[in-house]
Amino acid sequence: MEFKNVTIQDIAETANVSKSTVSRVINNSTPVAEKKRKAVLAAMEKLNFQPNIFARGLAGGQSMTIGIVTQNIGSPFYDSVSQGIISGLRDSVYAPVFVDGQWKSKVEEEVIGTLLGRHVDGLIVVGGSLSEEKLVHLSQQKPIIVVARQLDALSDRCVFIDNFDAAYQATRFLIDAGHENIAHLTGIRRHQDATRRFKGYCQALTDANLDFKTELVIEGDFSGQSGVMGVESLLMRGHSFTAIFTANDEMAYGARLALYRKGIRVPEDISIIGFDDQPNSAFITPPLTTVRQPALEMGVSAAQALVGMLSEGDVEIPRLKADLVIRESVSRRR
Amino acid sequence: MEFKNVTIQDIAETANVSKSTVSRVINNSTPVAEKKRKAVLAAMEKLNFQPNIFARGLAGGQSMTIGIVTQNIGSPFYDSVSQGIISGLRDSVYAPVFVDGQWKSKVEEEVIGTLLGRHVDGLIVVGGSLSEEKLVHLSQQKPIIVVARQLDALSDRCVFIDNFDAAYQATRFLIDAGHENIAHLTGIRRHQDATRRFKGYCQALTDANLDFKTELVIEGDFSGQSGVMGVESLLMRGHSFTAIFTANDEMAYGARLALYRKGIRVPEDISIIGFDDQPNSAFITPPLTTVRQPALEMGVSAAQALVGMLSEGDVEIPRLKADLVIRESVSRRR
DNA sequence: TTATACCCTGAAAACGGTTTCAAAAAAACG
DNA sequence: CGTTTTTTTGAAACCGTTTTCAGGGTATAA
Repeated sequence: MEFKNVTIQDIAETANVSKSTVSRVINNSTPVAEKKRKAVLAAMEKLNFQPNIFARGLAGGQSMTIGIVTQNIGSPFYDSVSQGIISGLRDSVYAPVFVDGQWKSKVEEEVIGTLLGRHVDGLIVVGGSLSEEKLVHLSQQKPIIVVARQLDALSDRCVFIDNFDAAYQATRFLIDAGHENIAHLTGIRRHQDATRRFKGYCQALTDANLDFKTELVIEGDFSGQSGVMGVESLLMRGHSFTAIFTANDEMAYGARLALYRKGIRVPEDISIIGFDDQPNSAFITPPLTTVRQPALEMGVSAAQALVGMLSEGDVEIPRLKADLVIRESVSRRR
Repeated sequence: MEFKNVTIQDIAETANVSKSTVSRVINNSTPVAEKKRKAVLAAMEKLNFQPNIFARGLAGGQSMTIGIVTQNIGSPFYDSVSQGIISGLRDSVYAPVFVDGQWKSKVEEEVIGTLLGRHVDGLIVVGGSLSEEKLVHLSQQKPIIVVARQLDALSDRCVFIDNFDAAYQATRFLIDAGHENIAHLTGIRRHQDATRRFKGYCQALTDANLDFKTELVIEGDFSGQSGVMGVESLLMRGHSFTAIFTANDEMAYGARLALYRKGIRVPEDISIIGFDDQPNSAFITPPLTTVRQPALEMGVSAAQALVGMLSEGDVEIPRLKADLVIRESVSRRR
């Protein structure tokens, strides 16, 4: 925990070599005679040398820092991704600097500016609404990984799951259980995830030869409150339905609550399926059937991929997938 | 978003002064003739100057960086605190670097080391299990703020709520509602928060002349699962109780689920009160009565306090308090 | 008018590394 | 053994600031 000011010069002196040589063994940039190498290493060990990061940055241009752009939404999903990034970076030489884009492209641009001003070695952008074009431009000046977004032009830099397919599976699961009138509570429309999930829902309906009914889809905003309101307005309109697919788990909670208020049972009367599988979903009543997004893993992979780009230059982004976790909020309808 | 390499030297040339003068107007360290000052400012504006942070750090010793030690628990409470810190730092000149202590004092010590190695200007420690002694020692070499922990020796550097009192209020609320056999599901025992909440519970019982019954307190670990198991073991033992106070909301969810499984109604048969008021708590069924911890505000205050210490040197930590939020999981018992 | 302060200002020296360059040492070759 | 090539090495320059130090002006005092 202590930190003294041992410099490369001190090492050089105790090891009886020049500063240059010390630098060389530190960076492995040029071969050094084994004997001197050992001496330097020993000296570093003995004096507990820690290179000064500023000097390094100034001279070499490396900050050993990675910038993370998150969105302050405070949603469990994004929080988990951040946690994943932190832990994925834990035993690399890089430290993460976090800034917040607030889901506003202007703010996002600004905070990326401060990150760039800090000479971060790489960037991880989690979600956000920055235009694809700008992201591409950015990727040309800095190594970058984008999480929870799917960009055509940058597809090999994105860590994401197939939202369309995941929503398709979820809806399909409802259909297979015998449901024919399935409502959908969407997320914020300008959210890529939300529209992809919506499309997956539509496709599943179509493929099963079920009518798509406009009146059964309600636009929400990913919040629990919007789940409540969605169900209330569904009920008010009087259209019949036996199942609800919500764009995320929080909305599912809201939906469940609205139903509870009306004395409608879940899943006996109406089934619910969510999206995300946040930790609480296993503990609500009834435990929620939902689509699991591997949030933590996404963060970890993003971090590892970026570190890979930075060291070897090549990226290997594992293909992560969402999967259905079946609990008790969906009932079979005969 | 762009970032070009304009140096202080460029400014000096376009403004027809020396580097030193430029530095002086940037830092306001020494008076500069108004005319030159203007010229420098104009040049900086024109060339869009951004000081190189490494050079600054090397020469002046300031990194414009604040180190944040979190614990990877991934709990909504700690996540919110982090969010608060990020947003509290947003329009300061400081950027936050996050590291993870994993609730292990050894790891914590280590990551604080890397933070120190990065010459952070200040430190915010959120929770954690580092000994008070070490924290004190640390506070002597760097400005520090501790969040969600209460340290006697560092009381003016801590942002926390009174857990004892909050738990007392919660228990008291149950008592006032007519409950006499109140179970308590504790958090991890070595957690300061958990033991303080437990003591608050005991005191409320004592003050109301109710017997404290060992068999009604079960040790948990803040997880939903431990809430489930706590209630199961309570039920199995066959001791009667009509209310449960859990050390956090997640355990309350678990407790509620276990009750649901047995067909026991909440709040008609058994009342539940939680702790934290995480966002979901308003949407579970029934909406949870709980103690609200102002997590976000705690983060924001911590950030602002630290920035204050760094600039003016004085700290003003607002006294935050928890308050009961009454929803529907507690019923009156006659 | 000259001496004494005082205020501004520029030159130069840190800060602690990396990197270039050329010299020295070692190895390879004829 | 002399020459050429290759490998190691140290000196010095450089990265972009801040800060010290001393010199130059200007204003005040004698």
